[in-house]
Amino acid sequence: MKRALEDLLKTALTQLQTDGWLAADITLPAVVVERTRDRSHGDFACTVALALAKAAKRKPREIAVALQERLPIDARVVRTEVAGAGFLNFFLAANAYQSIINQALTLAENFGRSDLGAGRLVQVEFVSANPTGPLHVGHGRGAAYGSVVAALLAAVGFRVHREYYVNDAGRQMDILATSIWLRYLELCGESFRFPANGYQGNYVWDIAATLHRIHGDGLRIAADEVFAAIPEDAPNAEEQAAGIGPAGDKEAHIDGLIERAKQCLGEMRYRTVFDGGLTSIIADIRDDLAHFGVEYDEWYSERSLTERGKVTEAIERLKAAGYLYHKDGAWWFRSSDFGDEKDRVMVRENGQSTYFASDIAYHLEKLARGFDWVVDIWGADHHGYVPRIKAALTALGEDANRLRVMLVQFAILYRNGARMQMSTRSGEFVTLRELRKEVGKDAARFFYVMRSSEQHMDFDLDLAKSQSNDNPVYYCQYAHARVCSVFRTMAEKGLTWDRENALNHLDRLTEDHEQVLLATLARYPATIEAAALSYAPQLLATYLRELANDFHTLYNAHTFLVDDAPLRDARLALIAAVRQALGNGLSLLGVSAPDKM
RNA sequence: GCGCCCAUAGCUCAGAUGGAUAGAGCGUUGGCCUCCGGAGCCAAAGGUCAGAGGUUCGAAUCCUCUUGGGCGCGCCA
Repeated sequence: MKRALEDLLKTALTQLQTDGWLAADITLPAVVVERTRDRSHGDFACTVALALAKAAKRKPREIAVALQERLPIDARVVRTEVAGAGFLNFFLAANAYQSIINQALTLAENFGRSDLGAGRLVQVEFVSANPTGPLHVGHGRGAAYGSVVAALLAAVGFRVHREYYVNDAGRQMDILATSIWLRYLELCGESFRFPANGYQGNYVWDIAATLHRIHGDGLRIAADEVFAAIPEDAPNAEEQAAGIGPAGDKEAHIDGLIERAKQCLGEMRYRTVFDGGLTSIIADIRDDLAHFGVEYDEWYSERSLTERGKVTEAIERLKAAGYLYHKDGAWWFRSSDFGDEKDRVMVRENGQSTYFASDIAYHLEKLARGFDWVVDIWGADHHGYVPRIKAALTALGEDANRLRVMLVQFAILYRNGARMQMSTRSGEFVTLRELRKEVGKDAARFFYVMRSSEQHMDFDLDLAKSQSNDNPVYYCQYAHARVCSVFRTMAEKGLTWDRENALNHLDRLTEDHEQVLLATLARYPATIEAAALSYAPQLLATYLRELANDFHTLYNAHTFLVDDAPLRDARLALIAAVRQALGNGLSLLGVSAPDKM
């Protein structure tokens, strides 16, 4: 419809020039038609007269009137008016929106989908939490946001590749492996002080127990031998509170233990422990996300990059291009030449490449894998990372615009009006699994995406759990269930719905509430488009609340199951179409649309 | 100290590419009502869009500065 009006206006504009009303050498501004906010301004409005005023040296209203006079006739437009400073408003025929009903009913689950993306291939990488423990609530927002962005892009015709980057290399994983082994040693009967910097969570015990079940005492080394000549540890949280404990360096201590584990176990057996922890935690994360409605096309291993020489290759390419230099025994990338704050180390003094180096390799691989572009969804704490990755891509002649990084701000959980403390260090963090069990998948997902991703959000646990109209999830689902209920009641009354008859009598929908609901329903496809193209799920969430609201308002004002059959059929068609939009929209958000509640 | 992000009604937040009188829900106040599905309906009050400049026909939206908050500034990942 928007497009049609824009065409009418373009015709009128060129007519102005051929008439000589407007100088032919004026460059015409883009014709933009937008939906009005206020219904008294009609259905659509155009501001081109305002934009043209200066170049044309005419008053905006004069231009608008001239345009109005030259607009081609269109049956869908009942009336136009020039208003305000020079707005040209369009009033559509009452039946202009009616076709949306048939469209929704006919397309059914495809209602709202389009082929805007034309099959272009887009990768969406999200969550990608280190596999060193269960996901916590901080990951939940990225998980919900990423999966909805992916679903939206798919809905508008992109081929979407959902990916989880598994950081299965690096020091954190070594700390996990060592933590598991130490717990295993305890299960074998060894006793010692567990390192302050080790992973404290109960899941470490669980993995160690599995290891013990499989290997018995096969991986056991005497504690004295393990801890011999290891640098002293620092106090753990409890000791620090009590003012006791060793006075060393926890980093040096754990690094020493990692080295010792590798020596004692040898490469093969160390790898056994390491992989045991990795696969166990990945399996747990995968299960957790699946229950949260998040599925991936690929779990991409960081270690595989190294094994295939991709990290070395990336370093060599930068070196060959002249962007690396040697200083203090390390290799530095000149990222400051490309807008980064400072240069970054690629290869450490000890010869190990940094995480940054493998991340460059990973992003080069992403671009090389044939995606038209890639979307990274990161926690806001990684924002400083964006310039350096883009710097590396630019330095290597890649188009950094093919990488789009979306930063998701943190969510703060509230219970009984009080902020919940979340400390990842102590192991007391709220896990995503706990959140899901407490408020349910539907509410958790909806709450996470109903706010703009760049906005800090307060997550009200009590509201998310409540079964009342105050709860936006419940409110939307309830609207869906209510439509289903009307159809059940209809059947109980021995009535049937005649869809053909309904479509022939849509002009019976003359009530204000019906017109409002119809106009809102008609916005559904455009909402999906906007939400997808701007990676903004909250546009859809907000829309669904509006649609549900307009439906509930109509429901409270009028009875659907009236004796007048044509009117009844028409109303049922309207609400059936609304149900379709609600169901499709909720499905994109990964939220269920129940038939009864 | 430097950098990125944020600031909208009492609260939680919408306001996609600058458009007309800045919206919703909750809460507050007043009046109705009990209907297909759990209480609903109608109305009112409530705002210097953090502050100050600027850009232009027009700014919550873009630019600069100030204030306040979040985050980041490792040869960690």
